[in-house]
Amino acid sequence: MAESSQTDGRTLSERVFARLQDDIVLGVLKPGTKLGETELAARYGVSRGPLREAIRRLESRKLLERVPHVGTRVAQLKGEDLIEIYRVREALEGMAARLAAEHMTAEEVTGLHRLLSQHEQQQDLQEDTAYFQREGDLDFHYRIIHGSHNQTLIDLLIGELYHLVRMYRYQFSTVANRPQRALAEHRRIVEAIESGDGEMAELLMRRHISRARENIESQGRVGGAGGGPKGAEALSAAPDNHRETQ
Amino acid sequence: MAESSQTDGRTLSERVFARLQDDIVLGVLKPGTKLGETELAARYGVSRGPLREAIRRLESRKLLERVPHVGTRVAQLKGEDLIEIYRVREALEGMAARLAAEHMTAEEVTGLHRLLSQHEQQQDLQEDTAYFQREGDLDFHYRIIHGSHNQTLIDLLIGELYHLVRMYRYQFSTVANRPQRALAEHRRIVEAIESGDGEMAELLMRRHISRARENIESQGRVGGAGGGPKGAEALSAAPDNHRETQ
DNA sequence: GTTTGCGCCATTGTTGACAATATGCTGGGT
DNA sequence: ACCCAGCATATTGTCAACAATGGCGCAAAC
Repeated sequence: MAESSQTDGRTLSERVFARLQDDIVLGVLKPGTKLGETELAARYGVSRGPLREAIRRLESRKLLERVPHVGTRVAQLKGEDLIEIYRVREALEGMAARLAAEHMTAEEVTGLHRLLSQHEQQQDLQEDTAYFQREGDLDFHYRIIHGSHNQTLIDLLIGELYHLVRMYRYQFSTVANRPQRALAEHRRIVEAIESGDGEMAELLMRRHISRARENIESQGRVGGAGGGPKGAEALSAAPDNHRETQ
Repeated sequence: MAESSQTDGRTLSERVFARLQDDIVLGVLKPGTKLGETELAARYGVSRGPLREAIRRLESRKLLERVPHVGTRVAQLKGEDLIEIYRVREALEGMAARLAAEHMTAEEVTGLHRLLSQHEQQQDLQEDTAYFQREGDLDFHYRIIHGSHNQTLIDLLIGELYHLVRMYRYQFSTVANRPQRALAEHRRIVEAIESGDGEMAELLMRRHISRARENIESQGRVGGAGGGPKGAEALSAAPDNHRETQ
């Protein structure tokens, strides 16, 4: 499964949008970095027109912050922002779970089961746990969201919110430190969905996300940034290292 | 209270964005209308560059639909879409009410009370009921949302979702046919918030919005779908009062 | 009468140049 | 030593021309 956005759009603006978004989410462009338009245009081999259109779209997604006549910089997520996002996720994904219980097809439920056993195996083998935590967990939530069959809900969560969550995970090398418990919670959610109990599915999903939020809050903020690649230090303690090396 | 977006942005792109959004939401540009870039640029007195940036932003807000190399047209909301939006509102505004109960300041609660009595008077006098229904109700919800003090939640609801709701109301001249009951529900929500009962506030808000959705569903006749884009080329058909205020 | 291929044209996509604004530096003054 | 004014420069905002793509109509063939 491709984790990157598809970079084969039909227009230059779409392609540079996808590539720029990937570079932001994956941390190639570090939070707080000042982005010069001329420089970026040269980097992606386009002119400033399409680039500015892409910037406007990324700005709408809260991945870029812009000040007129001053410049654009990569959004810098604070811990407080992540808490806010998780409160929104609790509400929206709770509703998604409820709707999924009501509208998911048999094939989708079967796929969920397969995904769960796949995750169990990965856990038993202790294989690539980091990757499971990083994208596999999101994959589970992706499926629930799509199972809601509510396009507005899907667009909001996938299009507007999840890129921020992914950016945060890559930035802080955040690996949920409760994989067993999370997997167990996933299982119970699927059971509720399978039995068509929307109310229960919503309740369990809200608890699940609420616990994740509490987990983040208790950790305070800086998780172990040790294993991360260079520049993982860009948390809240670096307000003045915006000047990128040339 | 200004109901229109502020049209005094500092750059051309921002101004044309605000004006274009107003024209879409207020129905000056009718849903399904094909928007030619050259024509629009002439209408707002800008070149195509800033216009295209504005279009990209409106597209992110789901107010415009774009197809590469083909064109842009005003989003045409189907009844089904509105139902979806109300499900999302139920989840998000429920959470907003919960957070408002926990975080609202005394001043904000006082303002809520004032707003409610204001609405009661308008109802007693049967004065401008349509306006109350159209914007006053939204005003109430605006305040609850802001009372959550969750910026992510505020941006999602105000920035992404509410313009669609307003567009729909203006488009179909929808006036909720249950003003007394709605007002009573508003009152109970405020009581819950005032007593700091977040759980109750969320429950009541969800019921409130859920009933509105059921009301829409029962009316069913959210037409528009059957007719399709009859006046698709009607851009030049309504060019009378575009040149408005400065 | 229907269909299918071709070519024109209007519209969108893209570019590079020009204008306007904010930033940072220099220099003088207190 | 610090602060303020004015200028120089780099960056962003805007524009108009050029290139490319898709739609539409016409005509010819079955």
